[in-house]
Amino acid sequence: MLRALAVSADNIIAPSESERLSVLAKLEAGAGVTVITGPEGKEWWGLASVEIVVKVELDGYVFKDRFGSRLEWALRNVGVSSGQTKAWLKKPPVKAKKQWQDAQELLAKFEAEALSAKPLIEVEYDVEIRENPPVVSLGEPIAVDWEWHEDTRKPIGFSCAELGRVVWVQCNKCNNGLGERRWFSDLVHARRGPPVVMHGGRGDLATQYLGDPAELTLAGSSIDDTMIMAFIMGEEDLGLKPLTRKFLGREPMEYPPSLASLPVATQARYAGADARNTLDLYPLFVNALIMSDQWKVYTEFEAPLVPVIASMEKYGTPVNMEKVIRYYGETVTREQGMRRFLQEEFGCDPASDAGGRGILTKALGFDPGTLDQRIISQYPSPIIDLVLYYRRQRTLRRSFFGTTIERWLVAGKPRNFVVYPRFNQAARPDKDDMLAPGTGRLSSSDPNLQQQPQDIRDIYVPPEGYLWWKYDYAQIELRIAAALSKDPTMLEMFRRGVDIHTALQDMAQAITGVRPERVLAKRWNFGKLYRAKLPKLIEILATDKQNRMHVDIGTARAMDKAHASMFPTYPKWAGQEVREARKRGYGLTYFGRRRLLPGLESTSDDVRWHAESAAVNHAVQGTAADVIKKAMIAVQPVLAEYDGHLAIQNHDELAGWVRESVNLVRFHRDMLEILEVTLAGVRLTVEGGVGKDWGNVG
DNA sequence: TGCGATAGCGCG
DNA sequence: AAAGCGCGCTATCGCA
Repeated sequence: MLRALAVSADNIIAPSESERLSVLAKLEAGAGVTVITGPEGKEWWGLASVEIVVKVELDGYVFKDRFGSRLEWALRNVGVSSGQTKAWLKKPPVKAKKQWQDAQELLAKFEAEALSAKPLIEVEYDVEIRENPPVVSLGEPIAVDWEWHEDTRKPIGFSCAELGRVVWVQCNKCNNGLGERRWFSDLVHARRGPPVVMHGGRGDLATQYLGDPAELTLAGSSIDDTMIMAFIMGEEDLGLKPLTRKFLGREPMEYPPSLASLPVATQARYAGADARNTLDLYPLFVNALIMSDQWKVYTEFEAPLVPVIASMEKYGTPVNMEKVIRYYGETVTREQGMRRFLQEEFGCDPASDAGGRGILTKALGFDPGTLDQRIISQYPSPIIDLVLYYRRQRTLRRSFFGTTIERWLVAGKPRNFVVYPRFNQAARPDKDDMLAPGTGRLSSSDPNLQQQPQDIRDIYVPPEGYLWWKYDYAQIELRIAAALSKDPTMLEMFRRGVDIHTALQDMAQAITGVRPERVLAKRWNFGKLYRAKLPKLIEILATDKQNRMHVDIGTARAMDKAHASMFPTYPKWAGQEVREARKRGYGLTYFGRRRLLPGLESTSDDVRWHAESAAVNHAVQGTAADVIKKAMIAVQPVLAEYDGHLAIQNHDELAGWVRESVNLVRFHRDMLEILEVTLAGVRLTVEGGVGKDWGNVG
């Protein structure tokens, strides 16, 4: 559950030897040399551990102590201040204090509820406790729910529920549950007809399935996921417990602190309840999806996607750590160089907000009122370029290289380091409200590989003996916009292979006599898709990462005129789409995925305007999300044939690895053939190829 | 001091 | 002008 990290002189990476030593001194003064880091534990997890958050940071490690004992946890939880807690830990209060008694009561409650066999809430059915997996019926759905250690991924056991029967199977510890995992793997792989149902099954599949979970999608195994179903239904809270409460009218049991340490009877009750609730939700959700016309979306590409995502999460993505460490050093050098320059030149430290504001004030002659790059980028000034350069380096250091190095240190500095990002199909895991992404896109987290800066992607590499591949859909949202709106000019351009950005450049030149840069036309085309107004378009251009441009209002008006005269049908379609969405109450993709938009009926202009934009966006971006999800499933047979793997989905792009000894020309041909599709008469073309890492392909 | 909210910035 | 959409991560702010 917990990982120990020994901190020594050579763990610490710093821009210079003196800084490294000063960091080390800080560390040793702070807390000895062995620190323990664990999962973020707000609840029971925090009891057993002394947690210290370790940051690999230029300005030294930051310590953050967590609860050192159960008593400390209890005191803090009943509202005792940290100072008082420290005092009481040293010397308990002599007189009876209310908070002290409250803490004792809380502790007793913990002992009673968490460490005893007594369940928190009695349930009205029995759970059969078994040492071996049961014989199950093939003729009816079965719900399965694994329990495993978050960190080691070692299984504790699993529960399964059939009609009128709930079973808890404890794993054989001698072989890490290999027998039980074999049974589960065979069960899901062979399943046809009545499905195996799980709630959030990708985790179970990624950790407990023996083999590559993607083969389940290839085999056409019958697997359903109530969390995904709830997401498609438009449910906001996707947790099993709230869904149980809402749809079954049962009060679900709260989860125990550490299932593994509990008596088997308690394990059975808790885990059995989850399986039983999942099984009972299933028919209700099938009905709800059919009634809301979402069954096709769910069965055609949402359900088959679950094992594919499990496969992506199981194998992760290897990282070239030598390169990361080198990049970190180079970035720090550039960052510190620019920081020192700005300090000497302006007498202000750009590392602090106040200092940054001081520099901007001196450079501009007035206080811009914000440090937001979206605003300050719009003032043409060489000093602002320098400030932004400094901030870019700082972001690279702390958000990308620093975190990767931290993960690597925590993992024990393995020679072959792999990150295991999550690809979230139905929920944002770090949000309390568990709101799902609106359009049906995936999101990525821990780390988010979808936000890695373009110029550092060469740190992501294939495993030994493999090459990296990457394919992305060219201008997919513009093409889908053309297909949906039937704008004749857009359709004609894509049909004849005319570059739409060049065409807009031509048109603007014809109107104004001045030819705008290509990047301007490009951003304009994308911005207009989602009803951006002129100031927003100017801002978008001013903050373009590759090519910051300062566009005056006159040019902007001319561009807008050019765009309107070229694509008159698109805004008409968007308006019609808004009206229809308002009538229905939801937006719709080409493949029929809904997005509920209650804001369409709002009396607030602001709220309604945003909901309308979201409706247009859902039609275009949501359709693109559907296309790429279908593609993730469609490439699996090709990948299987060439010993390949899908590792990353990045909205309009797929990437992964392929055995280097295969016929790569044929692989490339087969991938293009499977990925390129025609949607409502518009060809969705694909670019990409094979190379040595994510940054070097094609 | 702790924690939720916000600012700022990375990506499509 | 409050007026492109969709995300996640880090540090800082602001409040109690």
